[in-house]
Amino acid sequence: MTDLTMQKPSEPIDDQTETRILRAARAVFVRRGTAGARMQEIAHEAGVNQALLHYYFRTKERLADAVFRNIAGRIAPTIAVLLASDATLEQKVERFVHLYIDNVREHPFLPAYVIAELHHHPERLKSLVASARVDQDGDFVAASITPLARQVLAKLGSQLDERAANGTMRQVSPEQFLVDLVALCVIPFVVQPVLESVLGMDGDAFQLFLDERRKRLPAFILDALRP
Amino acid sequence: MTDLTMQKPSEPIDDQTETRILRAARAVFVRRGTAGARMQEIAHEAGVNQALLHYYFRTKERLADAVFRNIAGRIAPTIAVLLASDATLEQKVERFVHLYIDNVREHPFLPAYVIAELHHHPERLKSLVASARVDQDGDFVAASITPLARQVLAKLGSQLDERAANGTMRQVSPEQFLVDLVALCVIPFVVQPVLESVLGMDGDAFQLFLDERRKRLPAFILDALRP
DNA sequence: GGTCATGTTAACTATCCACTTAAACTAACT
DNA sequence: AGTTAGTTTAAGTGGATAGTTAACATGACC
Repeated sequence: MTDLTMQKPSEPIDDQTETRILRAARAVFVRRGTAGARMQEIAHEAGVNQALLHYYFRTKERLADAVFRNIAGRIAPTIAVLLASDATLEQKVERFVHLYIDNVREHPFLPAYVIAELHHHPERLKSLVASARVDQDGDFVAASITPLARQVLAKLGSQLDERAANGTMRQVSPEQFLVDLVALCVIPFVVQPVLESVLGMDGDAFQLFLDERRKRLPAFILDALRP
Repeated sequence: MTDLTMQKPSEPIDDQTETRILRAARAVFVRRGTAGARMQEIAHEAGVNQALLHYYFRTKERLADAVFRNIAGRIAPTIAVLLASDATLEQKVERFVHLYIDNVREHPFLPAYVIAELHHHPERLKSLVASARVDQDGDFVAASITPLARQVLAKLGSQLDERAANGTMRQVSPEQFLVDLVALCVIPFVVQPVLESVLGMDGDAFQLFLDERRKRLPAFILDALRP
Protein backbone atom coordinates (compact mmCIF):
# COMPACT_ATOMS: atom_id res chain seq x y z
CA MET A 1 0.00 0.00 0.00
CA THR A 2 1.82 3.06 -1.17
CA ASP A 3 -0.76 5.66 -0.44
CA LEU A 4 -4.02 5.74 1.35
CA THR A 5 -6.31 8.62 2.00
CA MET A 6 -4.04 9.59 4.84
CA GLN A 7 -5.01 13.21 4.74
CA LYS A 8 -8.21 13.88 6.47
CA PRO A 9 -9.43 16.53 8.76
CA SER A 10 -7.59 19.71 7.91
CA GLU A 11 -9.29 20.75 4.68
CA PRO A 12 -12.07 18.34 3.80
CA ILE A 13 -14.18 19.57 6.66
CA ASP A 14 -15.87 21.85 4.17
CA ASP A 15 -19.48 21.66 3.27
CA GLN A 16 -21.36 18.46 3.08
CA THR A 17 -20.27 16.21 0.28
CA GLU A 18 -23.66 16.55 -1.29
CA THR A 19 -23.35 20.26 -1.87
CA ARG A 20 -19.83 19.84 -3.20
CA ILE A 21 -21.19 17.34 -5.69
CA LEU A 22 -24.01 19.69 -6.60
CA ARG A 23 -21.64 22.57 -7.14
CA ALA A 24 -19.34 20.49 -9.30
CA ALA A 25 -22.29 19.12 -11.23
CA ARG A 26 -23.57 22.62 -11.80
CA ALA A 27 -20.23 23.70 -13.19
CA VAL A 28 -19.85 20.71 -15.48
CA PHE A 29 -23.44 20.69 -16.72
CA VAL A 30 -23.26 24.37 -17.50
CA ARG A 31 -19.89 23.97 -19.22
CA ARG A 32 -20.67 20.88 -21.31
CA GLY A 33 -24.42 20.82 -21.49
CA THR A 34 -26.45 18.05 -19.94
CA ALA A 35 -25.84 15.47 -22.66
CA GLY A 36 -22.16 16.35 -22.97
CA ALA A 37 -21.44 16.19 -19.25
CA ARG A 38 -19.70 13.11 -17.85
CA MET A 39 -20.32 11.74 -14.38
CA GLN A 40 -16.61 11.05 -14.16
CA GLU A 41 -15.75 14.68 -14.71
CA ILE A 42 -18.25 15.78 -12.10
CA ALA A 43 -16.85 13.32 -9.56
CA HIS A 44 -13.33 14.47 -10.27
CA GLU A 45 -14.28 18.12 -9.96
CA ALA A 46 -16.03 17.41 -6.69
CA GLY A 47 -13.01 15.46 -5.47
CA VAL A 48 -15.00 12.32 -4.74
CA ASN A 49 -15.42 8.84 -6.07
CA GLN A 50 -17.79 8.42 -8.95
CA ALA A 51 -19.97 5.99 -7.04
CA LEU A 52 -20.76 8.73 -4.57
CA LEU A 53 -22.66 10.61 -7.22
CA HIS A 54 -24.96 7.64 -7.51
CA TYR A 55 -25.14 7.28 -3.77
CA TYR A 56 -26.50 10.80 -3.36
CA PHE A 57 -28.36 11.22 -6.64
CA ARG A 58 -29.39 7.88 -8.05
CA THR A 59 -28.96 8.67 -11.72
CA LYS A 60 -27.42 11.27 -13.97
CA GLU A 61 -30.86 12.50 -14.84
CA ARG A 62 -31.80 13.08 -11.21
CA LEU A 63 -28.58 14.97 -10.73
CA ALA A 64 -29.30 17.07 -13.81
CA ASP A 65 -32.73 17.70 -12.40
CA ALA A 66 -31.33 18.86 -9.09
CA VAL A 67 -28.94 21.20 -10.86
CA PHE A 68 -31.66 22.68 -13.01
CA ARG A 69 -33.91 23.26 -10.03
CA ASN A 70 -31.06 24.77 -8.11
CA ILE A 71 -30.28 27.23 -10.88
CA ALA A 72 -33.83 28.07 -11.85
CA GLY A 73 -34.73 28.51 -8.21
CA ARG A 74 -32.07 31.13 -7.72
CA ILE A 75 -32.97 33.33 -10.64
CA ALA A 76 -36.72 33.41 -10.71
CA PRO A 77 -37.67 34.49 -7.17
CA THR A 78 -35.52 37.62 -7.02
CA ILE A 79 -36.97 38.89 -10.25
CA ALA A 80 -40.50 37.91 -9.42
CA VAL A 81 -40.39 39.68 -6.07
CA LEU A 82 -39.18 42.85 -7.72
CA LEU A 83 -41.75 42.86 -10.49
CA ALA A 84 -44.67 42.04 -8.22
CA SER A 85 -43.76 44.82 -5.82
CA ASP A 86 -45.40 48.21 -5.52
CA ALA A 87 -42.50 50.10 -7.06
CA THR A 88 -43.29 52.32 -10.00
CA LEU A 89 -42.77 51.08 -13.52
CA GLU A 90 -39.76 53.33 -13.92
CA GLN A 91 -38.21 51.91 -10.77
CA LYS A 92 -39.00 48.37 -11.81
CA VAL A 93 -37.44 48.76 -15.23
CA GLU A 94 -34.25 50.26 -13.93
CA ARG A 95 -33.91 47.82 -11.06
CA PHE A 96 -34.66 44.88 -13.31
CA VAL A 97 -32.01 45.85 -15.81
CA HIS A 98 -29.39 46.40 -13.15
CA LEU A 99 -30.32 43.33 -11.13
CA TYR A 100 -30.35 41.10 -14.15
CA ILE A 101 -27.16 42.28 -15.80
CA ASP A 102 -25.22 42.50 -12.54
CA ASN A 103 -26.20 39.00 -11.52
CA VAL A 104 -25.76 37.22 -14.81
CA ARG A 105 -22.48 39.01 -15.35
CA GLU A 106 -21.03 36.78 -12.65
CA HIS A 107 -22.34 33.63 -14.28
CA PRO A 108 -22.27 34.49 -17.96
CA PHE A 109 -22.80 30.92 -19.15
CA LEU A 110 -26.00 30.33 -17.25
CA PRO A 111 -28.39 31.71 -19.88
CA ALA A 112 -27.14 29.42 -22.63
CA TYR A 113 -27.38 26.45 -20.30
CA VAL A 114 -30.90 27.30 -19.23
CA ILE A 115 -32.02 27.86 -22.80
CA ALA A 116 -30.61 24.54 -23.97
CA GLU A 117 -32.14 22.78 -21.02
CA LEU A 118 -35.53 24.38 -21.60
CA HIS A 119 -35.59 23.10 -25.14
CA HIS A 120 -34.11 19.64 -24.69
CA HIS A 121 -35.79 18.83 -21.39
CA PRO A 122 -38.95 20.90 -21.12
CA GLU A 123 -40.25 18.30 -18.69
CA ARG A 124 -37.82 19.63 -16.10
CA LEU A 125 -39.45 23.02 -16.19
CA LYS A 126 -42.88 21.45 -16.20
CA SER A 127 -42.16 19.37 -13.13
CA LEU A 128 -40.64 22.42 -11.51
CA VAL A 129 -43.76 24.40 -12.24
CA ALA A 130 -45.97 21.64 -10.94
CA SER A 131 -43.81 20.88 -7.93
CA ALA A 132 -44.65 22.01 -4.46
CA ARG A 133 -43.41 24.75 -2.30
CA VAL A 134 -40.06 24.24 -0.68
CA ASP A 135 -37.15 21.86 -0.86
CA GLN A 136 -36.51 19.52 2.05
CA ASP A 137 -33.22 21.29 2.73
CA GLY A 138 -34.83 24.69 2.71
CA ASP A 139 -33.01 25.20 -0.55
CA PHE A 140 -34.01 27.91 -2.95
CA VAL A 141 -36.79 26.18 -4.74
CA ALA A 142 -39.50 28.64 -5.50
CA ALA A 143 -42.97 28.07 -4.33
CA SER A 144 -45.10 26.87 -7.18
CA ILE A 145 -44.27 29.08 -10.07
CA THR A 146 -47.41 29.67 -12.04
CA PRO A 147 -49.30 31.62 -9.36
CA LEU A 148 -46.21 33.70 -8.77
CA ALA A 149 -45.95 34.47 -12.47
CA ARG A 150 -49.63 35.33 -12.64
CA GLN A 151 -49.19 37.64 -9.70
CA VAL A 152 -46.32 39.39 -11.47
CA LEU A 153 -48.30 39.69 -14.67
CA ALA A 154 -51.38 40.95 -12.87
CA LYS A 155 -49.44 43.64 -11.06
CA LEU A 156 -47.56 44.70 -14.16
CA GLY A 157 -50.75 44.59 -16.18
CA SER A 158 -52.60 46.90 -13.86
CA GLN A 159 -49.71 49.34 -13.79
CA LEU A 160 -49.46 49.29 -17.58
CA ASP A 161 -53.22 49.68 -18.00
CA GLU A 162 -53.20 52.64 -15.67
CA ARG A 163 -50.51 54.32 -17.73
CA ALA A 164 -52.38 53.56 -20.93
CA ALA A 165 -55.53 55.08 -19.51
CA ASN A 166 -53.48 58.05 -18.33
CA GLY A 167 -52.17 58.50 -21.78
CA THR A 168 -48.63 58.42 -20.40
CA MET A 169 -47.80 55.11 -22.04
CA ARG A 170 -48.75 53.17 -25.10
CA GLN A 171 -50.93 50.12 -24.52
CA VAL A 172 -48.96 46.92 -24.15
CA SER A 173 -49.69 43.54 -22.61
CA PRO A 174 -47.68 42.61 -19.54
CA GLU A 175 -46.51 39.44 -21.30
CA GLN A 176 -44.99 41.40 -24.16
CA PHE A 177 -43.50 43.89 -21.74
CA LEU A 178 -41.89 41.20 -19.61
CA VAL A 179 -40.52 39.39 -22.64
CA ASP A 180 -39.06 42.65 -23.93
CA LEU A 181 -37.31 43.23 -20.62
CA VAL A 182 -35.79 39.79 -20.49
CA ALA A 183 -34.79 39.87 -24.15
CA LEU A 184 -32.86 43.09 -23.94
CA CYS A 185 -31.03 42.06 -20.78
CA VAL A 186 -30.16 38.48 -21.60
CA ILE A 187 -29.12 38.97 -25.21
CA PRO A 188 -25.48 39.99 -24.65
CA PHE A 189 -24.74 36.74 -22.84
CA VAL A 190 -26.48 34.76 -25.53
CA VAL A 191 -24.62 36.27 -28.47
CA GLN A 192 -21.31 36.79 -26.72
CA PRO A 193 -19.53 34.16 -28.83
CA VAL A 194 -20.68 35.97 -31.95
CA LEU A 195 -19.48 39.30 -30.67
CA GLU A 196 -16.14 37.72 -29.95
CA SER A 197 -15.69 35.77 -33.15
CA VAL A 198 -17.24 38.08 -35.67
CA LEU A 199 -16.46 41.47 -34.22
CA GLY A 200 -13.32 40.52 -32.34
CA MET A 201 -14.78 41.82 -29.09
CA ASP A 202 -12.56 40.62 -26.24
CA GLY A 203 -13.41 40.26 -22.57
CA ASP A 204 -12.82 43.86 -21.66
CA ALA A 205 -14.73 45.17 -24.63
CA PHE A 206 -17.59 42.89 -23.68
CA GLN A 207 -17.65 44.34 -20.18
CA LEU A 208 -17.79 47.84 -21.63
CA PHE A 209 -20.57 46.72 -23.92
CA LEU A 210 -22.45 45.49 -20.86
CA ASP A 211 -21.83 48.75 -19.02
CA GLU A 212 -23.19 50.79 -21.87
CA ARG A 213 -26.19 48.54 -22.11
CA ARG A 214 -26.87 48.70 -18.40
CA LYS A 215 -26.89 52.47 -18.69
CA ARG A 216 -29.02 52.93 -21.76
CA LEU A 217 -31.58 50.12 -21.49
CA PRO A 218 -33.89 51.65 -18.86
CA ALA A 219 -34.48 54.80 -20.89
CA PHE A 220 -34.63 52.75 -24.07
CA ILE A 221 -37.41 50.56 -22.74
CA LEU A 222 -39.44 53.35 -21.21
CA ASP A 223 -39.11 55.58 -24.23
CA ALA A 224 -40.22 52.78 -26.48
CA LEU A 225 -43.54 52.89 -24.68
CA ARG A 226 -44.08 56.64 -24.72
CA PRO A 227 -47.33 57.42 -26.49
CA MET B 1 -31.27 8.56 -71.73
CA THR B 2 -32.49 10.58 -68.89
CA ASP B 3 -29.25 12.08 -68.00
CA LEU B 4 -25.91 12.53 -69.67
CA THR B 5 -22.64 13.26 -68.03
CA MET B 6 -22.15 16.35 -70.07
CA GLN B 7 -21.24 18.45 -67.12
CA LYS B 8 -19.82 17.54 -63.79
CA PRO B 9 -19.93 13.80 -63.36
CA SER B 10 -19.87 13.52 -59.61
CA GLU B 11 -22.97 15.40 -58.58
CA PRO B 12 -26.17 14.32 -60.19
CA ILE B 13 -27.66 11.46 -58.19
CA ASP B 14 -25.46 10.84 -55.19
CA ASP B 15 -26.62 14.26 -54.22
CA GLN B 16 -29.82 12.65 -53.07
CA THR B 17 -28.33 10.47 -50.39
CA GLU B 18 -26.00 13.12 -49.13
CA THR B 19 -28.67 15.75 -48.83
CA ARG B 20 -31.05 13.28 -47.24
CA ILE B 21 -28.40 12.55 -44.66
CA LEU B 22 -27.79 16.24 -44.12
CA ARG B 23 -31.47 16.96 -43.71
CA ALA B 24 -31.90 14.13 -41.23
CA ALA B 25 -28.79 15.20 -39.38
CA ARG B 26 -30.08 18.75 -39.19
CA ALA B 27 -33.36 17.56 -37.74
CA VAL B 28 -31.75 15.29 -35.17
CA PHE B 29 -29.01 17.71 -34.13
CA VAL B 30 -31.55 20.47 -33.69
CA ARG B 31 -33.88 18.19 -31.75
CA ARG B 32 -31.34 16.57 -29.43
CA GLY B 33 -28.41 18.95 -29.46
CA THR B 34 -25.05 17.97 -30.85
CA ALA B 35 -23.91 15.92 -27.89
CA GLY B 36 -27.28 14.28 -27.45
CA ALA B 37 -27.66 13.30 -31.09
CA ARG B 38 -26.97 9.69 -32.09
CA MET B 39 -25.57 8.67 -35.45
CA GLN B 40 -27.95 5.74 -35.40
CA GLU B 41 -30.97 7.99 -35.13
CA ILE B 42 -29.75 10.16 -37.97
CA ALA B 43 -29.18 7.13 -40.19
CA HIS B 44 -32.60 5.79 -39.37
CA GLU B 45 -34.24 9.13 -40.05
CA ALA B 46 -32.40 9.39 -43.36
CA GLY B 47 -33.41 5.84 -44.22
CA VAL B 48 -29.86 4.66 -44.77
CA ASN B 49 -27.30 2.44 -43.13
CA GLN B 50 -25.29 3.97 -40.36
CA ALA B 51 -22.01 3.35 -42.18
CA LEU B 52 -23.15 5.65 -44.95
CA LEU B 53 -22.96 8.58 -42.60
CA HIS B 54 -19.29 7.86 -42.16
CA TYR B 55 -18.84 7.29 -45.85
CA TYR B 56 -20.10 10.78 -46.69
CA PHE B 57 -19.00 12.67 -43.59
CA ARG B 58 -16.07 10.96 -41.94
CA THR B 59 -16.97 11.67 -38.35
CA LYS B 60 -19.85 12.87 -36.25
CA GLU B 61 -18.03 16.12 -35.70
CA ARG B 62 -17.64 16.78 -39.41
CA LEU B 63 -21.31 16.08 -39.86
CA ALA B 64 -22.16 18.45 -37.06
CA ASP B 65 -19.93 20.99 -38.69
CA ALA B 66 -21.68 20.63 -42.01
CA VAL B 67 -25.04 21.05 -40.33
CA PHE B 68 -23.95 24.15 -38.46
CA ARG B 69 -22.54 25.73 -41.61
CA ASN B 70 -25.65 24.84 -43.51
CA ILE B 71 -27.89 26.49 -40.93
CA ALA B 72 -25.73 29.52 -40.21
CA GLY B 73 -25.21 30.06 -43.91
CA ARG B 74 -28.92 30.35 -44.53
CA ILE B 75 -29.72 32.87 -41.86
CA ALA B 76 -26.87 35.33 -41.91
CA PRO B 77 -26.67 36.42 -45.57
CA THR B 78 -30.30 37.43 -45.97
CA ILE B 79 -30.12 39.62 -42.93
CA ALA B 80 -26.74 41.07 -43.76
CA VAL B 81 -27.83 42.03 -47.26
CA LEU B 82 -30.86 43.82 -45.90
CA LEU B 83 -29.00 45.74 -43.22
CA ALA B 84 -26.15 46.76 -45.50
CA SER B 85 -28.55 48.06 -48.13
CA ASP B 86 -29.47 51.68 -48.80
CA ALA B 87 -32.95 51.38 -47.36
CA THR B 88 -33.89 53.87 -44.68
CA LEU B 89 -33.61 52.93 -41.03
CA GLU B 90 -37.37 52.74 -40.75
CA GLN B 91 -37.54 50.37 -43.67
CA LYS B 92 -34.70 48.27 -42.33
CA VAL B 93 -36.24 47.89 -38.91
CA GLU B 94 -39.62 46.86 -40.24
CA ARG B 95 -38.20 44.52 -42.86
CA PHE B 96 -35.81 42.98 -40.36
CA VAL B 97 -38.56 42.25 -37.87
CA HIS B 98 -40.82 40.73 -40.50
CA LEU B 99 -38.06 38.79 -42.22
CA TYR B 100 -36.71 37.41 -38.99
CA ILE B 101 -39.98 36.42 -37.38
CA ASP B 102 -41.48 35.02 -40.57
CA ASN B 103 -38.46 32.90 -41.28
CA VAL B 104 -37.76 31.57 -37.82
CA ARG B 105 -41.44 30.87 -37.32
CA GLU B 106 -41.04 28.00 -39.75
CA HIS B 107 -38.09 26.56 -37.85
CA PRO B 108 -38.81 27.57 -34.29
CA PHE B 109 -36.15 25.32 -32.74
CA LEU B 110 -33.26 26.72 -34.71
CA PRO B 111 -32.39 29.57 -32.32
CA ALA B 112 -31.95 27.31 -29.32
CA TYR B 113 -29.78 24.97 -31.36
CA VAL B 114 -27.62 27.77 -32.66
CA ILE B 115 -27.23 29.26 -29.19
CA ALA B 116 -26.20 25.96 -27.65
CA GLU B 117 -23.81 25.32 -30.50
CA LEU B 118 -22.27 28.76 -30.21
CA HIS B 119 -21.50 28.17 -26.58
CA HIS B 120 -20.37 24.56 -26.65
CA HIS B 121 -18.49 24.70 -29.95
CA PRO B 122 -17.41 28.28 -30.53
CA GLU B 123 -14.68 26.91 -32.78
CA ARG B 124 -17.34 26.11 -35.37
CA LEU B 125 -18.29 29.75 -35.66
CA LYS B 126 -14.65 30.75 -35.66
CA SER B 127 -13.79 28.42 -38.51
CA LEU B 128 -16.88 29.62 -40.33
CA VAL B 129 -15.78 33.18 -39.88
CA ALA B 130 -12.29 32.37 -41.08
CA SER B 131 -13.42 30.16 -43.93
CA ALA B 132 -13.42 31.25 -47.50
CA ARG B 133 -15.97 32.60 -49.82
CA VAL B 134 -18.32 30.14 -51.46
CA ASP B 135 -19.17 26.51 -51.29
CA GLN B 136 -18.25 24.24 -54.20
CA ASP B 137 -21.93 23.59 -54.83
CA GLY B 138 -22.76 27.25 -54.86
CA ASP B 139 -24.49 26.58 -51.59
CA PHE B 140 -25.36 29.34 -49.21
CA VAL B 141 -22.10 29.68 -47.43
CA ALA B 142 -21.47 33.30 -46.83
CA ALA B 143 -18.36 34.91 -48.04
CA SER B 144 -16.06 35.53 -45.14
CA ILE B 145 -18.25 36.89 -42.44
CA THR B 146 -16.27 39.53 -40.62
CA PRO B 147 -15.96 41.96 -43.55
CA LEU B 148 -19.66 41.52 -44.23
CA ALA B 149 -20.46 42.28 -40.62
CA ARG B 150 -18.21 45.31 -40.65
CA GLN B 151 -19.93 46.50 -43.78
CA VAL B 152 -23.30 46.15 -42.09
CA LEU B 153 -22.11 47.97 -39.00
CA ALA B 154 -20.49 50.73 -41.03
CA LYS B 155 -23.65 51.35 -43.00
CA LEU B 156 -25.87 51.22 -39.95
CA GLY B 157 -23.43 53.38 -38.04
CA SER B 158 -23.44 56.14 -40.62
CA GLN B 159 -27.20 56.10 -40.83
CA LEU B 160 -27.50 56.27 -37.04
CA ASP B 161 -24.90 59.02 -36.80
CA GLU B 162 -26.72 61.05 -39.38
CA ARG B 163 -29.93 60.78 -37.40
CA ALA B 164 -28.13 61.70 -34.22
CA ALA B 165 -26.63 64.78 -35.90
CA ASN B 166 -30.08 65.60 -37.25
CA GLY B 167 -31.49 65.42 -33.81
CA THR B 168 -34.09 62.92 -35.04
CA MET B 169 -32.64 60.05 -33.07
CA ARG B 170 -30.78 59.47 -29.89
CA GLN B 171 -27.13 58.49 -30.25
CA VAL B 172 -26.56 54.75 -30.26
CA SER B 173 -23.78 52.52 -31.50
CA PRO B 174 -24.62 50.22 -34.40
CA GLU B 175 -23.53 47.24 -32.30
CA GLN B 176 -26.07 48.02 -29.60
CA PHE B 177 -28.71 48.73 -32.19
CA LEU B 178 -28.15 45.44 -33.98
CA VAL B 179 -28.13 43.48 -30.75
CA ASP B 180 -31.40 45.14 -29.73
CA LEU B 181 -32.98 44.14 -33.03
CA VAL B 182 -31.93 40.53 -32.76
CA ALA B 183 -32.86 40.30 -29.10
CA LEU B 184 -36.42 41.49 -29.56
CA CYS B 185 -37.03 39.22 -32.54
CA VAL B 186 -35.44 36.02 -31.33
CA ILE B 187 -36.69 36.07 -27.76
CA PRO B 188 -40.09 34.46 -28.29
CA PHE B 189 -38.50 31.34 -29.75
CA VAL B 190 -36.00 31.20 -26.93
CA VAL B 191 -38.51 31.44 -24.10
CA GLN B 192 -41.31 29.54 -25.79
CA PRO B 193 -41.04 26.59 -23.39
CA VAL B 194 -41.43 28.99 -20.49
CA LEU B 195 -44.46 30.63 -22.03
CA GLU B 196 -45.98 27.22 -22.52
CA SER B 197 -45.18 25.72 -19.13
CA VAL B 198 -45.56 28.71 -16.88
CA LEU B 199 -48.29 30.67 -18.62
CA GLY B 200 -50.02 27.76 -20.30
CA MET B 201 -49.63 29.38 -23.69
CA ASP B 202 -50.44 26.77 -26.34
CA GLY B 203 -49.41 26.69 -29.98
CA ASP B 204 -52.16 28.97 -31.22
CA ALA B 205 -51.66 31.48 -28.44
CA PHE B 206 -47.96 31.49 -29.27
CA GLN B 207 -48.72 32.30 -32.89
CA LEU B 208 -50.91 35.19 -31.79
CA PHE B 209 -48.14 36.35 -29.49
CA LEU B 210 -45.81 36.32 -32.49
CA ASP B 211 -48.32 38.23 -34.61
CA GLU B 212 -48.70 40.92 -32.00
CA ARG B 213 -44.96 41.15 -31.66
CA ARG B 214 -44.41 41.36 -35.38
CA LYS B 215 -46.83 44.27 -35.48
CA ARG B 216 -45.61 46.29 -32.54
CA LEU B 217 -41.83 45.76 -32.63
CA PRO B 218 -40.95 48.16 -35.48
CA ALA B 219 -42.58 51.13 -33.77
CA PHE B 220 -41.26 49.96 -30.41
CA ILE B 221 -37.68 49.97 -31.61
CA LEU B 222 -37.86 53.23 -33.49
CA ASP B 223 -39.67 55.00 -30.68
CA ALA B 224 -37.12 53.78 -28.19
CA LEU B 225 -34.57 55.85 -30.07
CA ARG B 226 -36.59 59.05 -30.31
CA PRO B 227 -34.59 61.92 -28.85
C1' DG C 1 -15.89 -3.99 22.14
C1' DG C 2 -19.87 -4.96 19.46
C1' DT C 3 -23.36 -3.54 16.45
C1' DC C 4 -25.59 -0.41 13.46
C1' DA C 5 -26.10 3.50 10.17
C1' DT C 6 -24.10 6.37 7.17
C1' DG C 7 -20.26 7.51 3.98
C1' DT C 8 -16.74 6.25 0.87
C1' DT C 9 -14.00 3.53 -2.08
C1' DA C 10 -12.03 0.28 -5.80
C1' DA C 11 -13.29 -2.80 -8.99
C1' DC C 12 -16.63 -4.53 -11.93
C1' DT C 13 -20.53 -4.97 -15.44
C1' DA C 14 -23.41 -4.06 -19.07
C1' DT C 15 -24.62 -1.13 -22.39
C1' DC C 16 -24.11 2.34 -25.64
C1' DC C 17 -22.11 4.30 -29.44
C1' DA C 18 -18.77 6.18 -32.86
C1' DC C 19 -16.33 4.18 -36.12
C1' DT C 20 -14.36 0.05 -39.15
C1' DT C 21 -14.23 -3.75 -42.26
C1' DA C 22 -15.11 -6.53 -45.87
C1' DA C 23 -18.26 -8.03 -48.83
C1' DA C 24 -22.13 -7.12 -52.10
C1' DC C 25 -24.64 -4.31 -55.30
C1' DT C 26 -24.99 -0.95 -59.25
C1' DA C 27 -24.07 1.33 -63.23
C1' DA C 28 -20.79 3.00 -66.69
C1' DC C 29 -17.44 1.98 -69.88
C1' DT C 30 -14.65 -1.19 -72.30
C1' DA D 1 -18.86 -10.51 -70.45
C1' DG D 2 -15.39 -8.17 -67.63
C1' DT D 3 -13.36 -4.44 -65.32
C1' DT D 4 -13.65 -0.53 -62.58
C1' DA D 5 -15.36 3.04 -59.47
C1' DG D 6 -18.68 4.60 -56.65
C1' DT D 7 -22.24 3.34 -53.37
C1' DT D 8 -24.55 0.57 -49.78
C1' DT D 9 -24.96 -2.88 -46.36
C1' DA D 10 -24.48 -6.39 -42.33
C1' DA D 11 -21.73 -7.40 -38.88
C1' DG D 12 -18.39 -6.29 -36.14
C1' DT D 13 -14.68 -3.74 -32.68
C1' DG D 14 -13.04 -1.09 -29.09
C1' DG D 15 -13.45 2.26 -25.98
C1' DA D 16 -16.23 5.25 -23.26
C1' DT D 17 -19.64 5.63 -19.74
C1' DA D 18 -23.69 5.15 -16.50
C1' DG D 19 -24.69 2.40 -13.04
C1' DT D 20 -23.67 -1.75 -9.50
C1' DT D 21 -21.52 -4.38 -5.95
C1' DA D 22 -19.27 -5.61 -2.07
C1' DA D 23 -15.94 -4.45 1.00
C1' DC D 24 -14.13 -0.99 4.10
C1' DA D 25 -14.23 3.25 7.26
C1' DT D 26 -16.08 5.96 10.81
C1' DG D 27 -18.51 7.43 14.45
C1' DA D 28 -22.69 6.85 17.61
C1' DC D 29 -24.80 4.40 20.91
C1' DC D 30 -25.41 0.54 23.97
